[in-house]
Amino acid sequence: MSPYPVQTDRETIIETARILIERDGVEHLSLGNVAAELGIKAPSLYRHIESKSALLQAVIEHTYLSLFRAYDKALSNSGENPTEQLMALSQAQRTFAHANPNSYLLAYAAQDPELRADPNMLLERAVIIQKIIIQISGEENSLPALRGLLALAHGFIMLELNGQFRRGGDLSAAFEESIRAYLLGWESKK
Amino acid sequence: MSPYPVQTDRETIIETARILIERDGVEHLSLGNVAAELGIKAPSLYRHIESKSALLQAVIEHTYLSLFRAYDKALSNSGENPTEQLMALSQAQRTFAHANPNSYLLAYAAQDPELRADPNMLLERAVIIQKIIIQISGEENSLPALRGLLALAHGFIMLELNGQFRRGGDLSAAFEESIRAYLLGWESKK
DNA sequence: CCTTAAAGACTAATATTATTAGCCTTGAAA
DNA sequence: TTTCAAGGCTAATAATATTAGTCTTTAAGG
Repeated sequence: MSPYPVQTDRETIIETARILIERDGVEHLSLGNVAAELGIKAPSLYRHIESKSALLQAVIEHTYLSLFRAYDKALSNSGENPTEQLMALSQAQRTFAHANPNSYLLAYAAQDPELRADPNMLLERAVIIQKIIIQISGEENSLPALRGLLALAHGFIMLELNGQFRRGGDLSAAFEESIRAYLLGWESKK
Repeated sequence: MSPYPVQTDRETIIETARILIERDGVEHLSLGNVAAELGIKAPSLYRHIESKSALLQAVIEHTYLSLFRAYDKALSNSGENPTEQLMALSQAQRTFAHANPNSYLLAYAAQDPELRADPNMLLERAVIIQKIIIQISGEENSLPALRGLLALAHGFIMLELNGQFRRGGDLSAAFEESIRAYLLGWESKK
């Protein structure tokens, strides 16, 4: 299939970019960096990717897929109680973000609209979570309740990663208690 | 004070950058753009600013100060009930973010650590809000409760601005209801 | 009034980086 | 054995941040 002693391929490039982003931050990623890491020159990358922007998109997509895998795993280990299921999902997200902070930031906070993730990919997951939250908020409130839950978890993680919670204290506990309070609030409203 | 027919100054440059960022997004801001808008050449900017990064920092600081002004105003119009005060603050933040989305994203989602806002500036405000939330969560839970509230409001706004809530529905209502549920949750725990 | 010094503009030059153009080599397939 | 395309490479281009050095103007002091 491939003539020549092939030195790289699209998957390897994406993975290399991901590792460099995780190591140095996305603002230090250059195609030159990636190429050097692979032992080739920057222009050669264009045989495999369309642009730097496309490369970042691919890293973002990869990040979402990993996150979704973490979701699935968490959900399958979390019993029947909807609150515990949602806690498990939220904690999986936070754990993932801590393990891959720069990728997480890239995926969720990309300014450039061109870099935003595929909406359908996200929607699919949202629907799964919404089905769980129905049991807490009731059917008619499930969309706003879902949105608030995603907001709370994501916002907490973002503020945390951006170093805006630096007064100490147990952040894991704060995360958990806040989400429990939130879910309890919707439950009491029902 | 200033010799020569002065064509600009630091404040004007910052304000111009802010406007261009708001209009075109931070990823399209170049010093050439800013200079052109002011009728001068890019290198001349360096008589007034230290670097592009410093310029962005200044825009971020300006953004925070505006946001804080909005907070103060909201708070002074919001009566004595702590829940209503916190709703007013959260809504002021969201309104501000909608009016200045690109500045808000820059200020809160800057990847580059060099661009992060002065922690002390943020702390001061956090303390004000914490004093209100004490009345809801109790003293001992007030730090986690504060963090969750900030996370919920900020996360909601971020997801909204990044176009991740596109299934329709009344987002203003969802924002309000989610925060009320959250506060109610902490209150019931007490 | 004259001199001067410094602020603030400019042009020219440099470094980095994304991207394109065009060439060259190799090995898979005819 | 020939060929042809994939996938390297070098060279060139464009955008942009930044630095160096020049020139002009006017405020201020004599």
